[in-house]
Amino acid sequence: MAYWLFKTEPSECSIDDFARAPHTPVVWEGVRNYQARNMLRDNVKQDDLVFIYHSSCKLIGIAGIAKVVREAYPDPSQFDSASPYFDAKSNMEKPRWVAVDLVFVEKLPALLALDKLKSQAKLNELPLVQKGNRLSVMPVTSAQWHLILELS
DNA sequence: GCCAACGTTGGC
DNA sequence: GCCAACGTTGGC
Repeated sequence: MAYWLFKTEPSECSIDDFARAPHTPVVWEGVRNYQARNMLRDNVKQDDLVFIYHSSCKLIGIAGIAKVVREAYPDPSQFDSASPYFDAKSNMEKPRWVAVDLVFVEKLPALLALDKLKSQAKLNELPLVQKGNRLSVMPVTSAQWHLILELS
């Protein structure tokens, strides 16, 4: 089993949206970066655990945990011309983008702020805190995962 | 395959 | 809203 960190803008999909319907899978769609897509497609597996990270908002940081309940399948939003994630260059025969489904696991007692993550020398290798990193899906090592849980 | 121009991300 | 750092596009 592996650990991940997925970024989301809470105005789009926040940990509270997960918590409100704790048994309903959330379709994690709209990933439009090839490196992130490759990880979603090839490495994100059933039952993997995921930190839900809030970005581009007032309180930036890790907000909670979700679990993978469905592995990669064609992202429906790429075929929906009404969606902001629509991709005219994709097609049903050869879908370009994938989605996974997640369910709520828990909300952290308090949001673990980006500042605090950056202040931890042991998290230097976490892509999130590295300069210029823009991955919206990134791997978290077991050691990093457990350290972050302790911090929370 | 290079690279300039443009678009996006995301913290501040 | 700014802008640094990347990623993508498309002409050559």
